[in-house]
Amino acid sequence: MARLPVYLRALTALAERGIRTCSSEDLAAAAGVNSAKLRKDLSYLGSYGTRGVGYDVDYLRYQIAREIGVTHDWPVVIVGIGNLGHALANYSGFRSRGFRVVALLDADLERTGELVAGVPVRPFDDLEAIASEHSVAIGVIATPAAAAQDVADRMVAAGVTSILNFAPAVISVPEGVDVRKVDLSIELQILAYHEQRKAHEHARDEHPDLPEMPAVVGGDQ
Amino acid sequence: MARLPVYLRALTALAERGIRTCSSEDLAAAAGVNSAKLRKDLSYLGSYGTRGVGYDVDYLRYQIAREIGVTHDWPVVIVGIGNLGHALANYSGFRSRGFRVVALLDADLERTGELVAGVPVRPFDDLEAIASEHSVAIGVIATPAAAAQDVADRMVAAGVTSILNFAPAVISVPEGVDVRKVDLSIELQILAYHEQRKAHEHARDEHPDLPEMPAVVGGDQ
DNA sequence: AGGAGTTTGTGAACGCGAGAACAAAACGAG
DNA sequence: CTCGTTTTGTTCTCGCGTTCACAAACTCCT
Ligand SMILES: NC(=O)c1ccc[n+]([C@@H]2O[C@H](COP(=O)([O-])OP(=O)(O)OC[C@H]3O[C@@H](n4cnc5c(N)ncnc54)[C@H](O)[C@@H]3O)[C@@H](O)[C@H]2O)c1
Ligand SMILES: NC(=O)c1ccc[n+]([C@@H]2O[C@H](COP(=O)([O-])OP(=O)(O)OC[C@H]3O[C@@H](n4cnc5c(N)ncnc54)[C@H](O)[C@@H]3O)[C@@H](O)[C@H]2O)c1
Repeated sequence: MARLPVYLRALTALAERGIRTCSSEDLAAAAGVNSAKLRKDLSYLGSYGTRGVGYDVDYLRYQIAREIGVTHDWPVVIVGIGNLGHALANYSGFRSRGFRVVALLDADLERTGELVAGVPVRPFDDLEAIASEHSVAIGVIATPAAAAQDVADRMVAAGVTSILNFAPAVISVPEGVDVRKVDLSIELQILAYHEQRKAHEHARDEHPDLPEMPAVVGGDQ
Repeated sequence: MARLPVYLRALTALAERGIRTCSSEDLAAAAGVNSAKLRKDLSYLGSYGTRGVGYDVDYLRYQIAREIGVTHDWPVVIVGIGNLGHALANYSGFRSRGFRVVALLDADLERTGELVAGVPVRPFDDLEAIASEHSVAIGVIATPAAAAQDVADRMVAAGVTSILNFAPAVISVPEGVDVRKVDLSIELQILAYHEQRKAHEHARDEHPDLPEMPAVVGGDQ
């Protein structure tokens, strides 16, 4: 389930506030979901709650971490150390949430040797050696879109079976390899869409006799 | 629909390859979705296709852009010019997809005046003046989690009605304000989850008599 | 010990989106 | 003009995820 990490973060926040036990209502509020949904999600992992009492925060935290698989660190490689790659390499949140950046790779040899957050940038061709040495299963693509498919192919060939792709390109991979795509432009465009609909709503509130969909400008051609 | 930006990007890619017209099958393949779903999504916008022929790429591109609301540029402010804020400010993809960064804000006055991608960093307290001057409706939060709620409150007070939040914190906003959250750690954790399940699958393939869920270590307490 | 009050775990209804299948429409050939 | 081909727009069904509602179970107080 994609919601488990959200629960884990909410539990960590509760633990940091010294809270030792919590009800499904509390946790659901902290995670921003319905309490019935949360209970059903948790019951899928097993019966870790106590009726009439609630959940033990630390115990549940460990169980969810175990289910997700972040009780030990996962080695990660980042490919493409440009603007975004630098930010990712400097991000401390990965380390504290179960991930360890074992290598930074870039095709631009001028970047080789540069230290980012204490990790040296290495040539992209070192990928295979690094991946097999550290048993890397997770790779991050932060290269331009044009290079994304090539990088993904090389990663898969080197034994990577999970890819986080920041490039705005659809990449295809063999069966058994997971890809997740993060596309910041699309997030903004979705906001713009809702923003525009708010503006329309507003216009119609003030001029209720306007049609909902105005005539298309720039018609057929 | 959250898929419209994906279609728009696929159409742009087709247009750049000189393709003037395409069928729903073609476009669906480029966008990585089912063709029936794509046709249903497009029919929700109106009847912009021609039976027996397909869709005119440029015409459909304009219609989708109009529906999303990116036929004109949206002004955007970015708050928190640290690692991530720098990367976002330098990202050219925003500009080319309908967004214009009108201001970079940071509470750290030592950053004031620094130029990032030609835009100067300004004090966070300039938010209200900038927002009203440029009619900013969209704000990006790239501050630490502890500051996210405060920044969001100030943004809302300044008239921002859509927020893209990169901080790992649940922020609450009044009715009518949209928030989208991008959480990179959660993306990685979801990959780790699948990765772990692959490892389990594999272990069970080799030792089919192991139970599916091993006994819980660290039992009750 | 027993009852009152809480809170979990789950069975059942509901709603919604996805996909298959088909009818309507446009185009071209003869 | 008519028929066959292609492709859209739409209807229908199926399955899944969400949510409600309630019984089981645990604690605490008397
Ligand atoms: N910067 C952002 O905030 C941002 C936001 C959203 C999406 N993106 C996407 O992330 C990707 C990277 O963005 P960026 O701003 O860091 O770009 P960038 O140009 O600053 O960095 C790209 C890096 O990738 C390296 N590279 C190029 N081809 C390579 C290859 N074949 N193998 C290995 N490395 C290679 C380049 O040498 C460069 O260092 C782009 O696809 C961009 O669209 C960036
Ligand atoms: N760096 C990454 O790749 C990355 C990845 C995922 C998530 N994030 C999240 O994005 C956020 C920023 O990350 P970062 O690495 O850029 O951190 P950072 O510490 O480098 O930058 C944070 C910036 O915010 C400014 N700031 C702090 N409080 C502020 C306030 N009240 N108002 C305005 N500005 C304020 C600071 O001066 C600093 O410049 C964090 O919440 C982090 O968890 C970062």
